[in-house]
Amino acid sequence: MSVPSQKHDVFQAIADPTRRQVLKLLGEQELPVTVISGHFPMSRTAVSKHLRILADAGLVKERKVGRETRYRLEAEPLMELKRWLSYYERYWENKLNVLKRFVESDDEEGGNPFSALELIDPKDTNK
Amino acid sequence: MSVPSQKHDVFQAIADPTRRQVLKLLGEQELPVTVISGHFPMSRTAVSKHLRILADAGLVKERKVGRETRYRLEAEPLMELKRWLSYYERYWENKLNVLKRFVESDDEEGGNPFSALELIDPKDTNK
DNA sequence: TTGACATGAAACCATTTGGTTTCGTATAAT
DNA sequence: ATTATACGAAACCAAATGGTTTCATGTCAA
Repeated sequence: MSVPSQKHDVFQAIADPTRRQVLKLLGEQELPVTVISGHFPMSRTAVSKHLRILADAGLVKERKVGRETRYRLEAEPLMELKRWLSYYERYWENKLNVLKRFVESDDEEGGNPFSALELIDPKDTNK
Repeated sequence: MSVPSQKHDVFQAIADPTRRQVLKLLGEQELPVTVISGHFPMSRTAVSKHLRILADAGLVKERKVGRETRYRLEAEPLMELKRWLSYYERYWENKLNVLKRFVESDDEEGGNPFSALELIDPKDTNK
């Protein structure tokens, strides 16, 4: 199959802050486990497990070089996230448009943009 | 406080598939808990807990209407995700980066460019 | 050859997570 | 006034998660 059966998906993989930091580190350059774990207040083994989860999600690739295993970022699976996100973009673009129209308009009687943006809890004004 | 102290962050909130489905449902329209839970093979209480987590992350807002609590999508916190993602976009936006990184590397120990280029699946060109 | 280094696997542990059932309370309907 | 509906809180539970320490193996260096 072209689609590897992933034990961990991208959403779950990036849920952990440590793993997001690891990805960022690997964005700079390919690195072996020991160097990576040097950046974290936990054991090398713990970092190694995070790397396994990232690898399961396809977000890092390993390469053996002598006695070390170097990991590098593989950003492609993040496209799934991007696609997912794009569905919701209209929701906040909508809100930005509301604000934009207010700012560009001279009409002060068209209502308060903040209530339109739902930044004000309706319950505050109703009860 | 204008900034809600979030017990759950966005990354963790969207890690669960059920919660992502809930968000999608609420994208259509504001809905009460019972209706939402009707779409899932679990108890209303379980869904209610998912809604609490989404609310903690700021992704849904509640509104009391009579004896029901209606939930609606609040997409704005997803902007944090978008910002995070944007950092990684350069990695897939230009597929030549793969080759570029090889050319710029001083790696003496192997890692030929062809194996690196296998990362690009020819069948992916339609995606 | 011997010793040091790099790493993953395994066993273990505490906490978190995702679910359940039960119960109390507020609101709506008869 | 009584009953039914909508909901969250609480107590509970199994499994997953994120960490640890220990051990075995492969590789490099002296």
